[in-house]
Amino acid sequence: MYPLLRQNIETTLGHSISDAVFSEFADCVFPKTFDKKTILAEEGKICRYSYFIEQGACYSYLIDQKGEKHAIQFALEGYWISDLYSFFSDRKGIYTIETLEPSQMLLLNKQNFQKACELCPEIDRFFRLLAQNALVAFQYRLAKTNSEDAESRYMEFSNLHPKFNQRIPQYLIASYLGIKPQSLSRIRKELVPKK
Amino acid sequence: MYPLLRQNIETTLGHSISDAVFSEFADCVFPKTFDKKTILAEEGKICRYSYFIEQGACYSYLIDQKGEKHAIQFALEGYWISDLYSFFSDRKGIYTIETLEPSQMLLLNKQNFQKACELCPEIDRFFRLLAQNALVAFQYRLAKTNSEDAESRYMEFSNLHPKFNQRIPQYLIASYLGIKPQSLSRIRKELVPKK
DNA sequence: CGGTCTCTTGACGGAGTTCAAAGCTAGTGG
DNA sequence: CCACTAGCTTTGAACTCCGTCAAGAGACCG
Repeated sequence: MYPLLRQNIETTLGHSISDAVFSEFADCVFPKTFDKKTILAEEGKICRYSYFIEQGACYSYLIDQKGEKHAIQFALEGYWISDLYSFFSDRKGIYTIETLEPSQMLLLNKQNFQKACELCPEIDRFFRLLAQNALVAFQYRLAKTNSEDAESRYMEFSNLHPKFNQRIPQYLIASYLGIKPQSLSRIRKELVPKK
Repeated sequence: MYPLLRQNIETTLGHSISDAVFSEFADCVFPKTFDKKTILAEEGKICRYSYFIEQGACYSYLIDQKGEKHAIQFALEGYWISDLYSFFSDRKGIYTIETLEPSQMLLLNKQNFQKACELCPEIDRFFRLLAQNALVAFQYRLAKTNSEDAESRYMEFSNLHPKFNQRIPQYLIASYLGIKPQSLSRIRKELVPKK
C-alpha cells in the first residue's frame, strides 16, 4: 500500500519505519484521482487537505490584483502540496492549486494530520523535517530572487529541477521565476549559443 | 529562567508546558552576549547554532558574486535565527548572520537540538510549528516579491513589521525588499503626500 | 481541419539601477 | 563638549533589464 508515500517518509526521516507506524498513517489518507486542470484548492476558500502526489503533476499559484497568476510551487510524484497558510490556520486560502496532468493523489485532512502527529511522534517528526526542508528551499529561492538576474535563476532552475523543466509549460516556469513568458523565451534564445 | 523563551514555546504550541519540560529544554541552551556588528555565522563556515534573541537585533544575509549583501531575515527579541541550511545539513553555510545592536542570545547547538527533539515530543512539535510558521511566511514573501511592485511591498512590510521599520536601517530594509537604498528613498518620498 | 493554447519575435515604455555628489546623522576621540 | 569622520540618506540624470502591446508561427486537441 502506497509504496511511494512510505519511501517519502523513510527518506525524509533517514531511517525505515515499522509496518505498524506506516499503516497507522496510511489509514489517515485516502486516494483520489483528478482530471487535468482540476482545482484542488482555491483562493478565498479553506484548503482542507494536504495532497501527496502518487502520479501526475500540479502547481500552486497566487492571483494578483490584475488577475494574473504567479506560480509558487510545482509538484510531481513524491511531492506534497497544499495551501499551508490555510491548511494550518483554517482561514481562507490565498493560493490556488491546480492539476497539470491527470493525477492520482493521497489526501490528508487536518483532523487526521493532527491525530497522526499526536498519536505518533515519528510522524510528527516527519512533518517537522518536511517543513524544515521546504523552509530551507523557500528561503534560498527568495535569496536568489533578490540577488540574481532572470538568466541565472533560469539556469539554476533547469539544473536543479530538470524534471520540472521537461513536464511544465514554459509560461508557468517563467511565472515561477518571477518573469513574463516573453522574457523567458528571449533568455532561452540567448542561452542556445552559450550551450 | 528565560521567561521570553518559555513564552515563545507556549505561544507557538498554543498551550502552557510543565516546568519539567521547560527546564529540560532550558538546560539545552546557554546564554551569551554579543557586541554590535558581531558575526554569529559566516558564509562558507558551518553554522553550529540556532540563536534565540532575548535582547537585541540581528539579521541574516546572502553575499552575491559582486560582493553585495542581500538581507534575508531580521530578528528582534523573541525571534529565532540561524542559517538553517547549514544547521540542519552540517554543510558550509550560505548566509552570514550579524548583530545590529549589542545582544543577549540563547544558543542551541545541533546535538542539544536533536537530543531535545528526541527526548521530548512536545519540543519536537514546537520546532515543527516554528518551521511551519516560518515556511508559510517565506512562501508568502516570495509570492509577493514575484507579484507586487516595490512600493506595495514596502507598505505591506511597514504595516506588518512596524518594529523592524523603527529599529533597522533603511538600506537593509531596501535589501530585504529586493531593491536598492536609492529606490526605497524615492518610494518613501512619493509616499509622504499619500499619507 | 478548425480553434485554442503556447511560444516566438519586434518595437516601445517604465520601474528600478547605476553613477555621482551633496547633505545629514551618530559615534569617537581629543 | 565640541569637532571630526564614517556611514547613512537623499537627490539628480542617464541607463538597462524586463514588461507591455501586438502580431504571427507553431503545437495540440476535439
